[in-house]
This record gives sequence, C-alpha cells and structure tokens, in this order.
Amino acid sequence: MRQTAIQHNIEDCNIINAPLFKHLTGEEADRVNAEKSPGFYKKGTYIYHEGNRINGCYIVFKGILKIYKTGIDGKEQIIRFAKPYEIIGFRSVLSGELACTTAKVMEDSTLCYLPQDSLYYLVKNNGAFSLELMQLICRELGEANEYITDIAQKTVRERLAEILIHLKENFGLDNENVLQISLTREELANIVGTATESVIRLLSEFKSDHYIDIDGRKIKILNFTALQKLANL
Amino acid sequence: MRQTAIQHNIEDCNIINAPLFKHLTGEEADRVNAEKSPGFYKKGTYIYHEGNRINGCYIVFKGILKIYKTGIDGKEQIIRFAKPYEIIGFRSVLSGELACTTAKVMEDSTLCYLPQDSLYYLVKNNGAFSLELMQLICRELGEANEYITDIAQKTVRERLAEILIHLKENFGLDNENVLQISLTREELANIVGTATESVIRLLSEFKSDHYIDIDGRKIKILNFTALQKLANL
DNA sequence: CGAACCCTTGAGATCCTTCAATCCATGTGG
DNA sequence: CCACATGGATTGAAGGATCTCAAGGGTTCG
Repeated sequence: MRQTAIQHNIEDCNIINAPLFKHLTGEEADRVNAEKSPGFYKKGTYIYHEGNRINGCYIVFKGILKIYKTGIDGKEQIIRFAKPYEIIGFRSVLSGELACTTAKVMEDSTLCYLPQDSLYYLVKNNGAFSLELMQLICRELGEANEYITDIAQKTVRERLAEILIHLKENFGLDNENVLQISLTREELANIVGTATESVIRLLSEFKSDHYIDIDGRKIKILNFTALQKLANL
Repeated sequence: MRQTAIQHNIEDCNIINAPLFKHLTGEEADRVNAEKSPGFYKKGTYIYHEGNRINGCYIVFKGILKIYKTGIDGKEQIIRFAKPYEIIGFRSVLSGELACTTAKVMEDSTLCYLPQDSLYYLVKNNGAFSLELMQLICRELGEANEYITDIAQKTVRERLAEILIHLKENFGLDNENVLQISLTREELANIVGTATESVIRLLSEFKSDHYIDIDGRKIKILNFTALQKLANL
C-alpha cells in the first residue's frame, strides 16, 4: 500500500507538471528530473526550520504545507500555505540567507527536493525560466505588502472575513460550500494575527449573522458577498 | 545653479555605480546607460501611483523616496523608503501587474528611468544579473514576512522602538546621534501602523525614559540598547 | 495676518487580550 | 472497560492598550 503510493507519486513527480517550469527545454527538464529527489512526508513532519541553512528547495506535488514564522513567546504567524505545483524554500536558497520560516506538513504530502545547484543552473542559463521565477517572487512580494497594510489598518473582524475569502479562493469549496482546508481555531488566529478566543467569538458572530455555518472545523460559506463587504474588499 | 546640479547628476548617473548592476559587461552597461533617462524630481513629486501601469523602473541616485500603499479611508501605509542606488518600481514591471504602491519624493531626488525592455533584456541575457536581482527581491520578501509577524504580534510600543532602530540602521545618525531622516509624526505612525497620537505619546514616553531626545522632527538616540530591548529584538 | 500644517494633550469609548473554568472528543494504559 | 491525560473549542469576566474625537498651541509661508 505504502509502496504503491510512493511508486505512483514518483511517476507523477515530473517537474514539467509545475507551471513554473514550463519554459524548460526537454534537455533541461531531463536534467532537473534526474537531479531532484522525490519523497513522501506524513502530516506533522517538518520540512525545514526557521534559522536552518537549506541547500535546496521543494516542489509540492501532493498535500498541503503551512509556512510560518515563530514570533514572541513561540506564537506562530502563518505566512502562507503551499499546495500542489507550488515551490517552497526558494527564497532562502536564492537570497543565500538562513530560512526565515518553518515549513510543516498539514496533509500527507509528496514533495521533490531540488538541490540549489539545479536552481542556480536554470536561473543562469534559461532567461525565460528566470523571468517566470522572478514574476512568482514579485507576486508574492505584492501579496506580502498587501497583507502588511491589512494587518496594520483593518480590524480583526475585517481580517478574519478576508482570510475566509482567501481560503475559499485558494482551496475552493466542496459541493456543500464547505472550505476545502481544515484548520484549527488557533491556526486561523495565527493567520489573522489575533488570539484564538477572538477567532472563536467572531466565527460564532459570523454564524449568527448567517454569513457562515460551522460544524467543528468545517466552515460553510453561506453569504460570500456579505463576507466581502465585511472584509472591506 | 539648477543647471549645474542637473549636469552634475547626469554625470553621476552611471548605472554601474549601483551594486545591482555590478555584473554587467561593459557592452551591457553602455547599452543600458544609453537607454536610461535621468531626471531631477523635487520634494513632493509623485513618481508613480498605486494602480498605474508602469513601463519601467527607476534607479535612485540622490534623495529619498517613500513607497506606500493607500488603505482604508486613504490612510497611507509606508512599505519602505528608497535611497541612493536602490531601485523602485521593478516589482510591477517584472510581475506585469499594476503598481501596488505609490512612490513619492521626500527629499529632492535624482532618478534614472529604465524602460522595462532594458530590464527584461538583462534578465534574459545575463544570468549573474538575474540572480543578483532575484536575491534583492528575496531579501525584500524576507523583510516583508518579518514585518507581517511584527505587526501581528508586537505592541505599538515595541514596533515604534523597532522602527527607530531600523531608521538608524538604514539612514544612520549624524555626529550628535540624531536620526538622518526627517519624518512627521504622521509618517512614523504610517510605518508603525498606528494613530499619530499614539506615536506622539510613545515618543514622549521614550523621552522621559531617556531612551531618546526630541527636538521637533529631530530624534536623538540616547540609549540604543534600551530601544533594542524594548523592541524585543 | 490668516491659512495650512503639524504637534500635543485630555477624556471617553471600544476593541481585543488575558485568565480561568468548563466541556467535549480522542486516545492510551492499566 | 474504565480512568485519566491530552488537545481543541467555548464562554465569561475583567483589564488594558489603543483609537477617536475634540480642543488648543506653535510654525511657516504667502
């Protein structure tokens, strides 16, 4: 069973499936595919820790990871999630700095490790890839700037509504309008930047306003427009 | 006088003086220098506005600019400052998105406009430059992530202390330990992400604790270590 | 001199956090 | 199978940090 899963995953791990690598020549793709190492990681596993030196990055083929920083008193601040065909760890590899975040598996994942030399090789020799990667980083930087403004200026209520919208857009809803990502109240709080209790109180406020419905960790979106209005978007 | 200043600035505007361009070949440098257009901008001038499409970026050769986003009710959130040999506007050019910030001149500036084609040309054809630029963006992204965590978790007092430290590190002190950048209370508030009145109260608290001394917009650092401790760094 | 802009201070309101207690589901060892 | 530990979710109460509103003072500049 486990064996089958791995086999299956390794076959799927062709780098060319990730949009970032679409400009690779056949030769480059072969080279990179040969240099990468696929792996299966169970929920709860750490891929790298804040402060580590990392010598390569990872491409996600299956699963979800959370990328977070550890702040005051060990409180985590979730920076983003990574889902299939996204790449993690590239920031530290490219900047040559220590990892500024920790990456932890939230749902069993298949990742491919890509050594830094492979990444450097591509950046130096394939201008189109280089540009594609740069665009990715630039978009991320734009989102970070956006979030700085939000945290600095919006209330916790507005930010929570906004996060629910982001989660919907990034992970989608199932056929019953339930968010396709399962987070604890504490994790929600660690995205929004607030206390767990505040998230709980606001979620039940949203519920009594009929914007959402709650069943444990399942959050059903009932009134998307109202949430958008609430989020000041 | 004005004429002399411009002459002087144009001479100084050799792209090669900016560290980012250190890997350019002589030929590339000549090409880029020919394609760029230098300009003198007075305090208060806008270089580009949030939401604009911009077709090139600017290299700062003299002066200081503030880069900010406009949030709720028009309140500005300062994202960063740009000083000589730094580059602004590249994020939107590279990502192909609209400008996500506004750039405004705080001290009379000399900038060189670099059309996007020049930038693309370098990215595609000079791997070393590409990597250098990527490192720059990655460092910026790291700082943004850091700031998200700070805003989300630290108190206003801690953040104000931290900003004073950052300003000292980025702009330095004069021979009397006075910060070499002049900001209004409101601007300080718009970096920290708080109300102007809060900045005023906290600055005078820092003053009565003898961490700083204040004379209008001049802020003298008296006890750097205490500020660091206060900032939780 | 007035207008515009910035700085300062006070008072009250409010949002949010913290602390403490309870509940519930799950899993584990005896 | 029960007792107990663990981790998450919930609720209440109290306090504190910060914001908003309002008023007044100082400077600069046309």
